[in-house]
Amino acid sequence: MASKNIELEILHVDKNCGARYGILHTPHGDVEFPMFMPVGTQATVKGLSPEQVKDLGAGIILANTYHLALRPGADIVEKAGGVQKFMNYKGPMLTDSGGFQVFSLAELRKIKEEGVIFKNPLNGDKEFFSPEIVMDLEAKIGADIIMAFDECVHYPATRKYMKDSVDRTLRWAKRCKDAKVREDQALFGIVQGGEFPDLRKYCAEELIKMDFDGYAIGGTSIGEPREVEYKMVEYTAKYLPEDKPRYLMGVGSLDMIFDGISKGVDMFDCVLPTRIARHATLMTSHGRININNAKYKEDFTPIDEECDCYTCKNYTRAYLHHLMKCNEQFGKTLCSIHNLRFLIHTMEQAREAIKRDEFMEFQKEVMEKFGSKRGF
RNA sequence: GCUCAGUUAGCUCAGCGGUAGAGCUAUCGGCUGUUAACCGAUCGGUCGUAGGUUCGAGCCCUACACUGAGCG
Repeated sequence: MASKNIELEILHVDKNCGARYGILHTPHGDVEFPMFMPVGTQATVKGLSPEQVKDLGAGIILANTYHLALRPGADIVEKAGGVQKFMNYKGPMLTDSGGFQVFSLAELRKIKEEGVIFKNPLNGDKEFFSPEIVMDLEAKIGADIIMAFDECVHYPATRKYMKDSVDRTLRWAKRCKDAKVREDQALFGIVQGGEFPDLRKYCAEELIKMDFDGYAIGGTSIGEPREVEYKMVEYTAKYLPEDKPRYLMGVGSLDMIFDGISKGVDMFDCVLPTRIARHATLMTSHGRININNAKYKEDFTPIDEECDCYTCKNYTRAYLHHLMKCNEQFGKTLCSIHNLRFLIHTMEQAREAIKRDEFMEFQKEVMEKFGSKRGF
């Protein structure tokens, strides 16, 4: 069943690369792309109120089907009126299907043709996730965009394993498509295939035949070398239809986001900014810093002079150093606010650059200032 | 004053015959569709002092000094 309530409106494509700017219309509001989507796995972006997340300029945020199904249960979220109402987020949401947990909880699951049996890490119970079950769960949770149930494959994988997995993911994708019930939700298919160009192409083409509402690039940022990661995106992005949203899953490092944008990717999500923030690493326009380092003890300047976030406008590095050293929750909150705003603000600037056909110059400028050693 | 117990890394403590360990702290690093307020590395001690027994002593003995508890 195709979605009637999501629409991709492309307003401009950069003349010098594949970067595109536009508006994605969803049942819970319009959002501009390219966009970065903060992750709130358990129906909360850790440490932040929904209002704080909104104030950062966030559009779509994520929640996770697997984790919400285990606790509190999809029925509870449904009774609450859907995840947006449940967590009081006044904006569009997207749920990941649990496909990433097939990867991250590898030691607690068994993959079968029918679906995946997980051992519940909370109580040891066996939990079965099939495409049909996941579609039911995602319908109950009620996000605007729902992801197909896939297998995020470990890197490195043999060609044979990857081919078999891609075929299974494709069969699961078809089953998801057939089992989808709500018209007001958009269903995205996920391209797998690892580092194998022909498998990426094959997976993309087969998914496109099924006609999804959007397409995601999966299986990246799971420990592979950077060069491999760039290639995975390259091998996939070029086959995705221009009139549908393109989503690079799990990517939050600046260099990878920029690379994705230049290849026409519209959406990115990642736990990185919030996770490293809780662990004291901050993104700045001049590279990453660890606010726990002793050198910040008496540094009474903001994290980043160029940042317009609440944290930078009101607090010093010395204060954040103190809070993080004391393991105070407020420190984690302030650091999370900064990192998320850093990425979201960068995306705002990227959109402006695309409109001017200057995305490539913008990317070069930001990365040079950031430092060549890494993009997080 | 007497009787016990104790004195080992900055802190809290293991180790009770074969030349020292942990956790925390400190100093750093890593986290990418969140099992992550997590994980890892490094720094750090002539084991209260002085003698003695022993091939060999944080570990046993003696004295002293501190600390704590109890009794006078």
